[in-house]
Order: sequence, then C-alpha cells, then structure tokens
Amino acid sequence: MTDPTARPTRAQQRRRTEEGILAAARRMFADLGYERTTIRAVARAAGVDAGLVMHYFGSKDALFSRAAELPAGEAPGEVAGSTPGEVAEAMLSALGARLEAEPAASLAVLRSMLTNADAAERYRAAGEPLLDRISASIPTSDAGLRAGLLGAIVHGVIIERYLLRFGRLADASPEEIVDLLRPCFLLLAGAQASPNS
Amino acid sequence: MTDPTARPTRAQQRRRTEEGILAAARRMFADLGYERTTIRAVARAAGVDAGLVMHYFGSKDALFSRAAELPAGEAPGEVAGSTPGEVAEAMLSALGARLEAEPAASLAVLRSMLTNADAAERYRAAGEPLLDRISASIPTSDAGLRAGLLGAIVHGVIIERYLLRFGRLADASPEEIVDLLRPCFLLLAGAQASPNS
DNA sequence: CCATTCGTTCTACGGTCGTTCAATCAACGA
DNA sequence: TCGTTGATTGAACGACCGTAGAACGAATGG
Repeated sequence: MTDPTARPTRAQQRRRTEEGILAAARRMFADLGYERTTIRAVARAAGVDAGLVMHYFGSKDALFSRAAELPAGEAPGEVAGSTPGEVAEAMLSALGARLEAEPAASLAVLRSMLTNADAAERYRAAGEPLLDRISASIPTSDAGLRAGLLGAIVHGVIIERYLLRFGRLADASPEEIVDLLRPCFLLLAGAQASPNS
Repeated sequence: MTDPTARPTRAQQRRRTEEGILAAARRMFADLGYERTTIRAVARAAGVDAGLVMHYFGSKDALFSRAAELPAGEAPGEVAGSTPGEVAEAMLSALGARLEAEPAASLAVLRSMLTNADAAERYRAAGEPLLDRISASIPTSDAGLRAGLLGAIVHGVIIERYLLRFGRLADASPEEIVDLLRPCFLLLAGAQASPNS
C-alpha cells in the first residue's frame, strides 16, 4: 500500500513532524526539566518554527502533557501477585527493567516533578494504583507506609542513577542493584528475612 | 550593652534586613525551586526592593549559594562508627532527625537539584564525604554501591515526605519510618539480618 | 554642624519567554 | 483545472526576567 519511493503524503508528513517535535520535547524535558526547556529550543531541535509547536500542541503545558505520556506498554510494571514474596519479586523485576533503560517520557516527569505541579500530579497518579495494590498485598497494619517506603526507594534509586548520575549507582549493573535490594524489599513487603548468601 | 528601647543602629538594621532577605529566599527556593523563584518575589516577601537584593548578594546565583548554606551545626549528621551495625544506626538516627524537621536551606537544594547544576553539585558535595566514610565501614567489596543505595533511600524518603508530600510518608512518624528501615539498613551495611520482632 | 557614608528605592535597559496572527505555498478534492 | 485546505513560516506583542545605575535621605563621624 505505502510506496516507499513516493513522496510522503501530507498526513504522513504532518504525523512525522509532530512526532519529531514530541521526541525533541521529551528529550529536552527529561534533560532540563519543565522550566528550562523553551518552546523555541524544542522547535529548533525538531527543525521547525516555534509557531508550529504552538499550532500543533496549543501551549507549553499541553506539549508537556503529550511528551509525558508513556508509550503504550511502558506503563509501570503490573505488580501482580498476592503473597508478600511475590509482590517484592514483582517490584524488583519492574525496578530491574527500569534500571536497564528508563523511557524519556518517564524521565521528563521525574525531572520536572519537583518544580512543576502538573508533573508532580502525573507522578502521583501513575504510582498510586500501583502502591494501592502493593499495599493490599502486605499483611501488616502499616501496609500503606511500607508500600510508600518501597516506592520511595525505587524512585530514589532511579533519580540518583538517571538524573543525578551518581557514579556508584550509575555504573552498577541492574542485577547488582536488584540483588542488594532484594532482602530489603522482602522485609518491607512483610516476608521473612532471606538468609544472607 | 544593647538597649532594647533604642532604635536599632544602622549595622544592626542592615544585618536584620539581610537575614530577612535570606529567610525569604530560603523559603521560596525550597518551595518553588531555583528557576521559579524570582529576585523580585524574594524582595517583595522580604519587604524590600529588588535592587537591594542585588546590592547585597550580587546575583541570583550568589543569593542561592548563600540561601543554600546550612546553618552551623546542621551539617549532615556525623555518621561515625566503624562496625556495620554502628554505621547503620548512625545513619538511621541522622535520618530520624531530618524526618523531624528538615532545614529550609537543605530543602532548597533538594528542590532545585534536578534543574540547577549548582544545586546538584552542592548536593553531591555535601553527601560525598559522608558516603565515603560509610563506604569505608562496610566490609564487603561492593561497599561503594551499598553506601550509594543507602544514600538513595534516605533522599528518596525525604523527597517524598517533604517535597512531594505523599500522604503515606508525610503523615508517618519518624520513629515508624526509622523502625521499618532499620533491618534494611543493617542488611545493606553488611550486618546480620535482625530478627523480625 | 557639616561632609560623608550607606541603606534603600526608582527607573530603565536588553533579553527571552509564551503566545498570536497574518502570510505563504504546496497538496488535496471536486 | 481551480478553489480550498492545511502545513509551515516570520514578525510582532506584551509580560517578566536579571541586572545596572542614578538619586534620595537618614544615620554617622569628625
């Protein structure tokens, strides 16, 4: 159907341009945060005029919203499982996946969440159902707090690895990090302490 | 010597004004981050003109540097001790103190570190000697990574409690949090797992 | 008492930002 | 073929920013 030699149709070209802008926006929001990325700079990086960005996305806020959408299937790992041990393992494997390669959209939210209310709310909304499910699987009465601590640990590690790029965490392999955190997660999830190898 | 009824001398007044500006700056940097706080807004909050802020501090960067200085004695807790157990306990009590009341200067750095290079460097420089000492007290070969993880956990918890104000962590008492984290810290520091009570 | 310091305010400049809008011109549908 | 749509540009506006520097006036010191 689509002839690769043919000049792209107008709709194709439009979609291509729009995605180019989104990709540039994601990169800049992730690198610089919301306030320091400018529409003009995004447009320049995408090779278009700033007015076009406005025309397609309406406002800087709306552009951020679109850039912060997680690509389908990149939703935070489905932490299923009912026993504390299963919950801990599911969170660890989700963490491991994020340590391999965190998507730019997610980094844009993380980079901006401390200075932009929209990003903070997006971060909260993304994590809440996850934490609720984890909390429900923890048998103790302080399950909510334990789930909150698990989330804080995950995000503390990701922030230092990807946004601050601290050597100790940035250089380590995901397996190393996950293995060190495993007993902690098991303890916080309410499972028995694992024997130290 | 200082007569309380007397009108303040010029030097006193100057110091008072300067500290008022610094207090307002600390509050705003902590609440809004570096980019969103403006010199004009700091001046307004302190009840003075923006030009005066420039005159006293020279530039916005310099103002941030002064506002980010920790008040004497608020330096990150001296994590002394040589055994893994002592290190973990020292970190926990330092964390407990910070969970009681984190100083505004420290929050200003934390709030800004993801978008401001100065703040990020200040954060790194403040934590590094601490992490080095912790690392030296951990007997395993991956001591550096373990120390980095401990630091990431501490800051993840503080960020979610003070900057994002997530209910689960914001409402909990410092003792609760510290007690839940204790076995994790002991494990990461290389001590034996504590029996779960 | 007078000259001087200096805390403080006012005004203004150059720059950048988000945003708007008219203009252009190639692709499209009838 | 021709009118229309729509992708794209360029110039401009108003607001706000960090910063500079002149001006004022009260405290200060001789």
